[in-house]
Amino acid sequence: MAATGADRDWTDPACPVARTVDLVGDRWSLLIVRDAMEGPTSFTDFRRRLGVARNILSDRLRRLVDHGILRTSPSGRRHVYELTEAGKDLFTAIVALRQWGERHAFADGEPHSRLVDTEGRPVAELRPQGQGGAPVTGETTRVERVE
Amino acid sequence: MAATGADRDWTDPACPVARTVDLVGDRWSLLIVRDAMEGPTSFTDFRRRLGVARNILSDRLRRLVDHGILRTSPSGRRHVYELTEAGKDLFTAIVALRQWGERHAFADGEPHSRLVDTEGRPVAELRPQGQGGAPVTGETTRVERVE
DNA sequence: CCCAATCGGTTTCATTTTGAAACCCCTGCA
DNA sequence: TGCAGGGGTTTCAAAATGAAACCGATTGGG
Repeated sequence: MAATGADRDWTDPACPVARTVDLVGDRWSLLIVRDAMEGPTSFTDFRRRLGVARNILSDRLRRLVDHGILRTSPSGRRHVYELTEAGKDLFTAIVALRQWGERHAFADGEPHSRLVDTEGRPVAELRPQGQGGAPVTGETTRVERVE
Repeated sequence: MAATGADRDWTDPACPVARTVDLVGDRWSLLIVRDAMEGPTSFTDFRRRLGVARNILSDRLRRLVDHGILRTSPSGRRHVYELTEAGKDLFTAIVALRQWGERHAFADGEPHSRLVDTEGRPVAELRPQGQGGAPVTGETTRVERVE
């Protein structure tokens, strides 16, 4: 479910990139979602993995729940956060950020974690394509602005 | 060229997602890169399109240049910023964020800008795949941590 | 049953970041 | 020569962040 904009003040209301950045483009939200990809996660698990301050984590979890990206599991006494469908759908964006980081944010030979499938093989590199299947880049595309 | 880490204090040094977020995961950097995708852009063009404060824009442009994502064009009196290869390579990540926004950050029927190829056809949806070509999701992948 | 530990926070307060506005220098040009 | 941009920096107030203390509800052990 999308926020309607009545309660928000978007940086650039017509741009999907800007809206996404408004929703998850801070220091912690995407890392919270990244960790939640591994399964239901408790408050203290997030704390331990991320080292984020309690009040900030509390606030981010609340925001992510409000935006329909996380939900808190009703079952279980030690209640946990898990991704909604919208949250799981951030997988592609996180993979894209991961792949860029692998290519450009590490020195040659510097080790880093990898994303692999159930057989342990690395995930293929994402490649934007046109409807016909031909690769596209920033140079061969344009943003059609809406009036 | 990648930052080596000597001058930085990464949130999660081994995670490419976290490093990418450290580099461009603030309120403005990705939007600056998004705009730069359309071609060389001047300081005041960024200002006009983004409405960002001068000092913040100044700081972000410097950071992006330092990180090898933008360079300032040597030619031209009215000097401009343009993407390096590493900057252009953020295209995929921006497309992924855009597509998530299109799916989840707009109410039904609410208009938004679109990314189209040179023939005006929308770009196809990104879909992570294993090496064999089979689709993968957060549930069918795992992060192989590095020791 | 009572005590202590753990979980999941909130509150408080200092530090950092952000943003608006004023100011500044340089270049082109009328 | 003067003045209108462009491309910033400086200053200062406001907002976000983070560390630490605090707190109530569970839970597990003696």
